Amino acid sequence: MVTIRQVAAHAGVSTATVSYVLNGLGSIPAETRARVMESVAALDYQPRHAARAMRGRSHTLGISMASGYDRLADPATAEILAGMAHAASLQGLALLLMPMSDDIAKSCVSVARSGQVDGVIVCDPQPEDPRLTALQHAEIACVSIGPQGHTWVTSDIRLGMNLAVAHLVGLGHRRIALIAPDFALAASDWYVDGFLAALADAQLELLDGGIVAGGRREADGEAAMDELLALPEPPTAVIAASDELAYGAMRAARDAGLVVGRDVSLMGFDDLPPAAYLQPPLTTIRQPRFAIGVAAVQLLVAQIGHTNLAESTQSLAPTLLVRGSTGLVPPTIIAHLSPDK
Amino acid sequence: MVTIRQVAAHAGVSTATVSYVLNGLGSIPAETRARVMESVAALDYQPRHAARAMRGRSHTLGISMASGYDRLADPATAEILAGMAHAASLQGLALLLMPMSDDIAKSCVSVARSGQVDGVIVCDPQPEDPRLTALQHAEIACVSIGPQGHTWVTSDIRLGMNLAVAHLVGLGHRRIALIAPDFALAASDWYVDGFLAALADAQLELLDGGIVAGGRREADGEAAMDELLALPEPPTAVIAASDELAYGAMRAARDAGLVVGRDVSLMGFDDLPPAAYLQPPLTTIRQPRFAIGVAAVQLLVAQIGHTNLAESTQSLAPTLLVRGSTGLVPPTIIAHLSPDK
DNA sequence: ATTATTTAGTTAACCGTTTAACCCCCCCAC
DNA sequence: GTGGGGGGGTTAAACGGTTAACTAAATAAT
Repeated sequence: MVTIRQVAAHAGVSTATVSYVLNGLGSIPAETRARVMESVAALDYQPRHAARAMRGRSHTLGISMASGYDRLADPATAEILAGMAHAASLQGLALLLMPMSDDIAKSCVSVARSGQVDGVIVCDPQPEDPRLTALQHAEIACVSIGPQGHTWVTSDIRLGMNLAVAHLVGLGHRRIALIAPDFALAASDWYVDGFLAALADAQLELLDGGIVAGGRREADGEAAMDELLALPEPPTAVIAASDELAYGAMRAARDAGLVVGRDVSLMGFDDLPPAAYLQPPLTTIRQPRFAIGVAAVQLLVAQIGHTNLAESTQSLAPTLLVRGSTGLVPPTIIAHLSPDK
Repeated sequence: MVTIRQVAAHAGVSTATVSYVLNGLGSIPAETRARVMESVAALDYQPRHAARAMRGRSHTLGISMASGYDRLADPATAEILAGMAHAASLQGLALLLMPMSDDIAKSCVSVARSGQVDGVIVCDPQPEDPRLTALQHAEIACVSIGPQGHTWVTSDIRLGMNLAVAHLVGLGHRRIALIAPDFALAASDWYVDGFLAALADAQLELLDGGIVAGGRREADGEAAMDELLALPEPPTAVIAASDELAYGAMRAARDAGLVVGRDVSLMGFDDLPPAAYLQPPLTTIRQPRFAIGVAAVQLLVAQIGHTNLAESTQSLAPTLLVRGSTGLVPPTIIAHLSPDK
């Protein structure tokens, strides 16, 4: 184990000088600097991270997953993680997957207070998430992925809804329904609000029964679609608040003998891996997951430097992905509608 | 910032005693132990990780991703990661996503030599992966996810192939073809070897042109399937060496007017998220990804304790997932075959 | 009764960096 | 010629734990 002392001896200077050279501080003439660097290279010196972290910061960011490892295994989370890894690498920071215990909030704070990480990114924050309150109380820098706490980054759901509705309207649809997300979700209101606002933008009225309680799982989407199709005047287009709901909705439509994309249009929301492989491929709103990860790291870094605990939030724009599950409004339905009004 | 000295003063003992209590070492009577623990709780003391890591180990495992963040965003990798996180949590270890730079091998070694991690898990190791040679040369504990280096864990491809062939044979298929994987893959031989061995087990002969060069992407699978269907006597069942190849193969079959699962059986290999959502849902071999992550951590931990650098490898069993893309061998083809022989 | 062992602690020397404080020497200005 | 101001370093005190070595008292063995 080569220490800074050995490097200093080798270069014929003091340890302080070596330290200054390595950290680019102090006033060291080029000649001395070169000599030190030579010794560093010659001895293959590698500063001990722990010793370094004893003063100053650990240059490590913590990532707290909500309980359960399924979150980590989730492709959507993985993409966010990739964004975080990318941004962290650029800043020379490492990412620590925080161990999860029974009491996540407590373990989260203790890892941070132990100085192992300089700040924490809270994934999947729940409303009133105990991790956030605990972290804020302990004055630990943190940002959440989702609209909770004082600093967060999330995707602009309202904009996404607008994109979705606008796409369908552009195809001639006027009877558009929404399969709502799990209401336990932090941003669940945004889906509904965004949908209503988008309808208003397009000067469309909300259908009777045009917003049906969804949920989280595929089966919920199936049930919701059944409900919509049983309406006296069913919608010609349906937006599911998540891809998973859309999977179920698509099955329901098919089981009802409808061809999705022709008889009825269906949109998802998220763009998970299966979306492109459904029959027909699912038109959906892609969440800017990689960018969310990048932004989270940047926000956290900004917060760590300054004790500036000013609120700071960011909503990133999702994008529309047109695939096969949406199409022009069926003429037959238009014909059926016209005399009806 | 509460230090161990303050705790010692509060409890009326020396810092050494506090340290012993916290680490469960030395001979401390229950009464003293209790008094110390009380002080720890009263002052809400949290040992500094960096100070602790200066002696002893960092209790952190590094995860090295191959260049590019797409690997991290890959659902398969995420599942392995979840397994690692699970196992690490159980042992009270943290997981560090190692920052990736231009020279991954170098940065990998330097993070380990800096003592930030006690060992490294190398993901997606390439043949002659520079990270592995560098780590081994620096005598850093490491295990790879895939058959490279001296300690690794991977899924038992041969067994998987056996499962696949046995399943098809059980359905009456005798003309089975393989779409081979990318030959740059570390385990690519295993697919072919396993396939041939399984055929032999079932006392089947390899078809003429029954192994066709595949690749990695969907398009490769499509081309391969086209090739197989153009054979004078096409196979009744096809095994693709990856789900992604199977996606393409399925499309090719459909484009040729065949109903997959009835006219021709198709199997994938991996069980990625889209598999269950294909039309028909893809019968495939599920890789034991979570278990691979768990095993990798265990192997690494074992290696860190002892300087025992003995080789140690583990092949975990994949499982068969029967869905809709495989079915009984078509009677018409049987009829066509019988007079043929 | 004396010695050996165990129990229950304490003391202080590390671990490897960083950094505030200081020093020396040379140059320049007044 | 003397004081002031930098450039180019050095010294040594942190940082907050761990742990080897030691001590003192109590208990056990001879």
